[in-house]
Amino acid sequence: MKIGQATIKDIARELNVSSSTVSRALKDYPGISDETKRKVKEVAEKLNYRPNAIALSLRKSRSFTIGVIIPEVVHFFFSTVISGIEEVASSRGYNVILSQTNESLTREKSSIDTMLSNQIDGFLVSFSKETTDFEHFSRLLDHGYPIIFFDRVPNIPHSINVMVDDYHGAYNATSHLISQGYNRIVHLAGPKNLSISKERERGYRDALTNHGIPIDPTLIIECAYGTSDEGFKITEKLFKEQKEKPDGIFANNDIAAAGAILACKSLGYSVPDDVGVVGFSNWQFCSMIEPTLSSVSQPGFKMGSKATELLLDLIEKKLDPDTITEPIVLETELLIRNSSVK
Amino acid sequence: MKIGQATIKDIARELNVSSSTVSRALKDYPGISDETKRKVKEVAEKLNYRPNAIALSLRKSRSFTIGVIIPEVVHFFFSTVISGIEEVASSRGYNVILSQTNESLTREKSSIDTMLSNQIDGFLVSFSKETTDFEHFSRLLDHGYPIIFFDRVPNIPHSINVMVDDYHGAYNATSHLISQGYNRIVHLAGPKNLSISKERERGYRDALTNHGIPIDPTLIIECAYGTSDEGFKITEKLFKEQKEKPDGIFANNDIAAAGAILACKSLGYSVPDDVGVVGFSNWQFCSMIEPTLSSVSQPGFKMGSKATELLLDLIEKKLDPDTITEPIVLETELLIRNSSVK
DNA sequence: ATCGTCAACGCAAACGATTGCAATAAAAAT
DNA sequence: ATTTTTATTGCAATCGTTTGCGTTGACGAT
Repeated sequence: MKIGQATIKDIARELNVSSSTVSRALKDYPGISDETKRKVKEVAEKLNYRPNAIALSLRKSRSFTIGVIIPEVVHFFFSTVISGIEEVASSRGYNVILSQTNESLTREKSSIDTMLSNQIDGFLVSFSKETTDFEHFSRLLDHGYPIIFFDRVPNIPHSINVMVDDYHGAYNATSHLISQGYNRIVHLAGPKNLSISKERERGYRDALTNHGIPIDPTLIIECAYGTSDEGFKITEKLFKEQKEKPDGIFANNDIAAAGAILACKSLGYSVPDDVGVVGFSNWQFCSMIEPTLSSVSQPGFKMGSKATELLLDLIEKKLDPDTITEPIVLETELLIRNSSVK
Repeated sequence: MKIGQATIKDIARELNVSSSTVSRALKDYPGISDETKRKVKEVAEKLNYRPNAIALSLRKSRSFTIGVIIPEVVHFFFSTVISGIEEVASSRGYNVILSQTNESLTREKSSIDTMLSNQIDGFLVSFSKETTDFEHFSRLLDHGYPIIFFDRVPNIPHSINVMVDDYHGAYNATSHLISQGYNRIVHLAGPKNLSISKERERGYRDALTNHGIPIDPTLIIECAYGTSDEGFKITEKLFKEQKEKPDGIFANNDIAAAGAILACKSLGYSVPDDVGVVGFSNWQFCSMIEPTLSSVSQPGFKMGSKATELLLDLIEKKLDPDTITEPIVLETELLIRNSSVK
């Protein structure tokens, strides 16, 4: 049944020594004879001894495990972030325990609770779309509990935030459309309570303004779900209603952008000849669709690895949280493909 | 510093009772007066008491955590499976700890080791492309350690396997192409050491044979990496070399299929008029590319949830492993889109 | 007054590993 | 020969919780 994992006691019994001796021998403490060390290690090998991490955690109040709270796993950007997290964590000897909230605040809170009782060493979180009150986080922060927020970050005291430069990403994307000669540009925006959505919209607005193009509020529409269908329907409706046809679309995300392209085609508009389109996130499919979709690439892997490095430094006290007052901002890159070049 | 998580002892001290009493009161054991129970619960609430899962694990030799070993996270199918796993696990009170092997056998083994020392209650594994020897798994199985394999499953004694019906998925896809009038059909195959690749190829072969079409080995080519680029290059090369042009492509995966479509277009062939294409996995982008890509949909979420249910039943002894001798096979569904309909 | 019964609770060991503080014996110094 | 030093090891507490068993005192019955 039980895989009979050998314990320190088994080794001790086999050699007629105490468990303290075994423990010390295994870690090459001074004050243990070489002879004993040799024998202990030999038996440990023979019994295929593996230290019981649970017992260690209890003793040290450290679990060497970090908790990741993420809205959804089936998502190109988030899964890429996870990949970065996993990479750094495992190379530094930490486990990753994962919980997806499915954008539900209730699950977010309960995940935090169970992780806390599992003595997680720290959190990496990107909160849900439902989360508007951050008390459940600030309570932890106030106690000095290590948390790093990434991508979707809150504006609360002491939080350490890792984010991408959504503003400039959006600004560049919009400017690019303008420079290509599009000037009646739609913005398919994201959920209003996420700061990333706001930043992207701000980038869009500033780009227009700085290029002398007036902002038309009827061209800014919220795509709350960010699905292809939603993008399709909103675009279709918009193009039918507007007297003066738009000729550009800057979407908050690639999926909505893809939906928008389909809508344009179905309405008989050519992309990029009649309408230029740029998305956000650079999903894998961007280079596979027709026309290939220009997009703002977010450094997902980098974000995951950077956030994890910060968290582990925090946990291991190599980093004083108070020294970080500004968010860590990672650069985006505008990848120009066919959808936005006349 | 420490988030001062209250322990049972804190409650005990506050009420001048022993920790045993507190423990029992909290779990409504008989032999504790209602008065005491009330007070204990009150104080527990006040101190925001959360049982220490680590201590519990140590005591019970159970961690209520399952380990997931997966080749990569940034993958539509696998991330969908994870989603299913997470769903069931969390609803049944288990944590999920995740490790991606990046297709490396070494990492696969070391992940298993660290998870073992973390007293994981059981494993959910889809092994790496490098894994050809399964001794590190069978050793665990022999000890009765709960493991469920999914998607990429081994052929070893006592293993419980959850897989999709790759054979029929491939068979149907190929038959569909044939019925559409394509008859010189290429197969972009997967890595040869994975049984899923073999099954898909077998489905392809049988479909041809049963429809009276001879099998041409030069039309079966391994796409070991499954990238879009690889699919593009292999297809380009193939079409240039073959005297008698192929008119159909059944790809082992969608990404390669997408690459193949691009290659066809660049060579001046129309999809679906000149060449019909069907992929595998039904990635999100299938309905966003031009033409929309027909694909065999695998029930990823279902696979994750089913595998997890089995594992937890195994762990909780609601299920005797010996009663399961056949693999659990989940049905696929052929989604016909524009890439394969003339 | 004595005994048994029962409700209500505490003691202490256990899970596996670590670690400060002895303890022991042998070797060295006096 | 006696004391001091040094090398090597063991004891026991600790982390937080559970649980078998023992203890305590009140109460009714005799």
